[in-house]
Amino acid sequence: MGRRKLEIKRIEKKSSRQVTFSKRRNGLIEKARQLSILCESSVAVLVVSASGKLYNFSSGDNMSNIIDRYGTQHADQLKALDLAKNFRNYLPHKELLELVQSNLEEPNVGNVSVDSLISVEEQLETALSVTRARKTELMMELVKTLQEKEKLLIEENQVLASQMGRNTFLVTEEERATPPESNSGIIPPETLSLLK
Amino acid sequence: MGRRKLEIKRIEKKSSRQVTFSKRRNGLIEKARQLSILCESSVAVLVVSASGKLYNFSSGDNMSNIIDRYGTQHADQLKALDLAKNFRNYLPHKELLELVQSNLEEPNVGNVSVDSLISVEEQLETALSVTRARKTELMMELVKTLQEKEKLLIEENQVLASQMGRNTFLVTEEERATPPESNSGIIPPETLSLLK
DNA sequence: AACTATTTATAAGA
DNA sequence: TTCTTATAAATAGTT
Repeated sequence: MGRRKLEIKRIEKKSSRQVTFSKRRNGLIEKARQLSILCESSVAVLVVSASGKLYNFSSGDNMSNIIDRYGTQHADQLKALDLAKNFRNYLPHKELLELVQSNLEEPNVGNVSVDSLISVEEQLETALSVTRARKTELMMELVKTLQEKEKLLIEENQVLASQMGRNTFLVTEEERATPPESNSGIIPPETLSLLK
Repeated sequence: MGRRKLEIKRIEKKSSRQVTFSKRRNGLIEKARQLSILCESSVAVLVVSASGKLYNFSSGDNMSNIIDRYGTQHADQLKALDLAKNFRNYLPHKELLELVQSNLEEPNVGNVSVDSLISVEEQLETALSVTRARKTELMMELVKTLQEKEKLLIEENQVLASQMGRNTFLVTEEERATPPESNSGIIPPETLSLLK
């Protein structure tokens, strides 16, 4: 659709290629927008130019959710992205609770009920996953803070002791020899690595 | 481009909407393919119909790479990915993996497969639950140990300081006033209760 | 699924 | 780049 019929193969002339890229990219995104609105669907378009620049568009739903939908059908390929979704735009907990409530109150019939329950299940699993991640994050922060505090106290202790010119300690030399960032022997090394 | 000009708004008639969805979806994907070839770029299109069915297309590069490219430009979402990795590293027990493997390798038919998958699901959930509990237990133990150590060090410091007959500290009085079993202000009370 | 009257997109030119 | 315009291509409504 232009002055001449254009063969679908790489446009050799660089300037033409760039102009066409810009025009057709806009055209593609406009078509995506229209499809989304006309047919109440969600559409995502990602374009990476030859120079590596990314152009993206989404309509009907946000990009993350649309990519997630892809991810759930290609779990093995996209586990990382799939998990990352947990931190994106899902329902706030309050809305989630209301959703569960409404589903428990009106046990619908047939597929409608099953479909909505599948959706609720997915939302709940996401919320659970987010909560778990946050929990671990907070615990790790707490551990780190305590370890730093310990290190500071040990330094203070050593200064005080040296100022007194003697070696009387409540904490034994053996304990002191353990660097504060060590794991106190409670957690096996292979497990500790998982926590980090 | 049709018999009449079409306003870009939801098509009310269901049959028309479905036909248009199919036509325009194909059109969009064809445009994506052309753009990719003409301008040597990578293009991904994801379409989710109102009924939730996913249609996807990619050209120039595979879908995962294109989505990755999107991810790299949204750092806040990728940060979460790092955290998510912590959880992926929990290897289920060897036997469990073998069990899953055998179930994936022989896609049985009918209820037999469903029944065995239900069994596998239950076993996996149990293993997951045990692993999570153990992780939290270990982290809580580590925190407790660190807090006790801190308490001991503070006491030692106080003894040393009083023996020296003066009040020179590296840790401020304010910090010292915080009881070692407190939660350092990092975790809000309502969240802390969830961790226990 | 085809058809086809129209609209829309766009290639080349300015 | 942006606009113009001749033409190709897509597609809405029909069969």
